[in-house]
Amino acid sequence: MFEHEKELYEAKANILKALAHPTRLFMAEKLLQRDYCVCEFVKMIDADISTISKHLSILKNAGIVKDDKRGKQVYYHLKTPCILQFTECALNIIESNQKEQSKLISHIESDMED
Amino acid sequence: MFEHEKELYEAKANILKALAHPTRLFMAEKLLQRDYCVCEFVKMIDADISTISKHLSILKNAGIVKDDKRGKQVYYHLKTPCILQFTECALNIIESNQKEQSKLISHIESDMED
DNA sequence: AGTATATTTGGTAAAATTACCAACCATTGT
DNA sequence: ACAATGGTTGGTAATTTTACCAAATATACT
Repeated sequence: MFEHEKELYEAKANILKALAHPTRLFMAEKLLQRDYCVCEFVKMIDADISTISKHLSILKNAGIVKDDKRGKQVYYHLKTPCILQFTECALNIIESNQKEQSKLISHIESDMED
Repeated sequence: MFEHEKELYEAKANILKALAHPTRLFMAEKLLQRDYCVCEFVKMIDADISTISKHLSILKNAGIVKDDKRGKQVYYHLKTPCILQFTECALNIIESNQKEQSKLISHIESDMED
């Protein structure tokens, strides 16, 4: 792995890392619909305002969202909706994992019968 | 955010988390081409075998790859190539971030002139 | 100016991630 | 049976992430 290659993988991994948190993923997906301000997210998510604000700044630093001050409020906007296209494939993986899980459990159960 | 919703976001975030590391991303992308064994990755990546093995097991636990023992070697196979489709969008984000960066720098430079 | 509302920032403790080494297990070849 | 090769697992230290509280900032309203 060459140096410039490594840097690119780091950059790509950083974008994934920014999205790889339930709260941040939730907010990013919400932003597919429309812009939201911090105070709206506060109503939806059970966490401290400061926590939510920091999560948003992580998304912002990754270049996924941008902020936009409107009066007292700060609205967040999804710059690149395409980054959430992974969802469909992720659901396939989750489903497949659940099937594997239940297969495993039934194997264990049949082993118990002996 | 409801409980079952929360679980789904956690599951999706876990898949992203598994991919959100330069080494794991590199390996996953390599596996788009063909199956690779651990010893092949060891030659490509500057890290301990045990580190590489653990990274692969993280991808495996997330359900992204599966392993397949062939003689002394363990080959890894990409189960769901679609999960790497985010790359194209990620490159757009990276490019856009770089542009913002250079814009910022030129602003700072012109401020220095005053 | 002073208050209320909206948000960010700094500090800090707890938890998770990462990487390496050493030890272990599995398979092949002698 | 023994050595060699390929890989995983356990332990541990360093780093990063996360969440909260408290304090600071910014805007609108009185």
